[in-house]
Amino acid sequence: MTGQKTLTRNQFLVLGRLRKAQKPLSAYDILDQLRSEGLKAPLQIYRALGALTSLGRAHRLESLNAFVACASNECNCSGLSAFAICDKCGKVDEFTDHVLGQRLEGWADNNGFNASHSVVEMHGTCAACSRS
Amino acid sequence: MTGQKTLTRNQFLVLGRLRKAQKPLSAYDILDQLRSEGLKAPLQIYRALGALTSLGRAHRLESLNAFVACASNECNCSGLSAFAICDKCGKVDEFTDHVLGQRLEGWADNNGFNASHSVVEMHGTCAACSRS
DNA sequence: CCACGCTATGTTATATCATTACATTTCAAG
DNA sequence: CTTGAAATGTAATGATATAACATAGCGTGG
Repeated sequence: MTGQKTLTRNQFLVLGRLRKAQKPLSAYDILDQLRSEGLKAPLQIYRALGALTSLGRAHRLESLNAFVACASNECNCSGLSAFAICDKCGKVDEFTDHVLGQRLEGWADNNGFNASHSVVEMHGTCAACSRS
Repeated sequence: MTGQKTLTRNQFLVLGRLRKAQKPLSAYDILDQLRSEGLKAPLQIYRALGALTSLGRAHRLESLNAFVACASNECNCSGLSAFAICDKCGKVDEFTDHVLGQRLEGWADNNGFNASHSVVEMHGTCAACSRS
């Protein structure tokens, strides 16, 4: 259960920045942070992000065009990840709900749809921001 | 129950193209189709799309950066719309599942999250494409 | 060893998606 | 009328993402 694949240098740098950030980062945010490490081109970031998301170590937030580190550090996050995104402070909570996955699977089964990946992103205001 | 707000010319043209299309269209796809009607700038399309999505007459597919007409023609689609997107042929099925909405609401209630809008998009292969 | 193939990398250019800023028009309420 | 809110037009720019091609590192089997 320890299958932590070794990351390449670029993947390691990118994941490091995602972990450090308290908010989702765009590819260009990451690039700006990594110019000091010698990275120069968007594609270097996008390639690392592609690998990290394939490995389940990072997730893409489709409704933000941005990326976050997987909340479960050793994520082999099989199963569906859902996200609650605060539109005020940018905070993102990742969670899983088995029933959610079942409902999507259920629709797929009933309709002959062969699902490969799902996106579940809830927008709104987080508890802290709601209080203020 | 007939609250069909009158659309402006641009909104009418854009919605017409979305309805006619068998696939989701990007804003620029729509623009290309409407140059013959005198539309020239992306913003004209984005403004119409913004109004149509606010009215619930169209939906934005976040994972495609594209738009579809609402499946329910008189959509006041209260409640959550979910989408099954075929990555082979581009076909999109819109559906609703009350339980899906309940689960998201449930998480929000338990976590003090005040949800305003949710994105549920399933990717995969549709029944027709799976057979071939 | 070393040649081959695979993966990762680097670099430039370009494609695609979306908004800012400001001027103008439309049209219905006063 | 006229005036103010909503819609529209236009140009410029910003933000996100990929294509195409060249190079470098590395493990494996001949």
